Amino acid sequence: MSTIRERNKELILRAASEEFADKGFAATKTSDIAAKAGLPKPNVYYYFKSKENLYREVLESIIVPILQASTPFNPDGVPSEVLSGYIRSKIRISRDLPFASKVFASEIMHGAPHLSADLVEQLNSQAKHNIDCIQSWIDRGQIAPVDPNHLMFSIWAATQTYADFDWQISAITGKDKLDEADYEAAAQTIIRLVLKGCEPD
Amino acid sequence: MSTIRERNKELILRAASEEFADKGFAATKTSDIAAKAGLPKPNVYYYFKSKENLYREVLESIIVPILQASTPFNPDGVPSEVLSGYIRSKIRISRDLPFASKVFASEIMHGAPHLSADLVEQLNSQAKHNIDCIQSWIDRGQIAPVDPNHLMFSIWAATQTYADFDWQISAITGKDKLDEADYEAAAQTIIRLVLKGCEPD
DNA sequence: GTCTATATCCAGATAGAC
DNA sequence: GTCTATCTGGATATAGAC
Repeated sequence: MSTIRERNKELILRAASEEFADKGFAATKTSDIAAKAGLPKPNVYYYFKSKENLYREVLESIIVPILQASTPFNPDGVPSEVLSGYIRSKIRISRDLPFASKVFASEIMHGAPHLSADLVEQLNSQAKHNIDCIQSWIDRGQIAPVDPNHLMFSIWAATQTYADFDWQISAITGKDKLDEADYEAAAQTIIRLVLKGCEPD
Repeated sequence: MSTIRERNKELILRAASEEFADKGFAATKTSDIAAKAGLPKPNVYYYFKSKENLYREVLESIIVPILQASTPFNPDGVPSEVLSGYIRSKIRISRDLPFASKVFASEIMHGAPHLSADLVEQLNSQAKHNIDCIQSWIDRGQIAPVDPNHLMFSIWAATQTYADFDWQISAITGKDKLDEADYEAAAQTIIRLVLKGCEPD
């Protein structure tokens, strides 16, 4: 079990996520990935066979965290706790895995051309499950009758944006990089919007 | 004033926005744009000089609508009216100009490599202006002390998502295409979240 | 103004020496 | 396992006939 192998694969994966996040699949050059990893280009092919394969590894690395973030959703959970937990998880993903997160968003935006139909199906059914859960809270009068689909889309978009538009957000807030307190403030703001929006009139 | 020229440019621009929105700049082939426009490829170069030029025309076509959507922001305006107006304008842009809107989001996401520094500056200062406006409402006690930056990002993300993730939203809601009523429901849901979130506790 | 045929370039991928 | 040198395909862009 060569430790060099693991180390190099890791170097390449890290460099690849940054490059793919920055430029997108088509505009990324494997030579740039190799350069950023500090390795010659053929090594990239030696370890990952093709650019496409490498991209898929980056892309799929984010799926498990994304699916796990939805685990709190459960009709018998307390709505305010489930929703805040979900928002915090999604913000944490944007903060801790910004590159893969961005690659994921870009992939979905362009019709998921590199994602297996199976994974797309899992993501969609997870989303539907969450929406059904919100609907059941509405049916039982636990939250106001907001549109559960649009509520879910807003939460998804608001949390995802901290990965996708990070440099833009930094430019507007005048910070070089968002720090812990910024992510906390973001989470609190989104939680406030969602929870107050779900309160009865 | 050849009317053929105008017609062909229009055909190419329309085809280009769809292709660029669908695949992104790098992955789009000018031959596909030409095919979709029903014209031979050299015509694309004849009218637009380069793929990059054509892309910039599509991209810049969305800037004016985006900037205009912010015009209601004004410290002396009524917060609830300004915010709802802005949300409705942004949703309308996502609905009426879905392709250019998506091209714009993808461009910003990847660091605006094709957008002039001047336009980037205009967009940023517009955003800062909006945020300052929200802050002045807070200072005067007209709305609750939410974080104006994060409020603005949430609104931007939630409205933009209807252009960026349209097919995904359709897949989850089970509709082939979002109709007028869906956009109206989206606007109302986002307006509810924002206005209730801005109410004092 | 239009379009066929072609030049040019560049990035993905690999052969083969070490 | 590693990397230099090279092949090859395909996409942008254009020359030049009509």
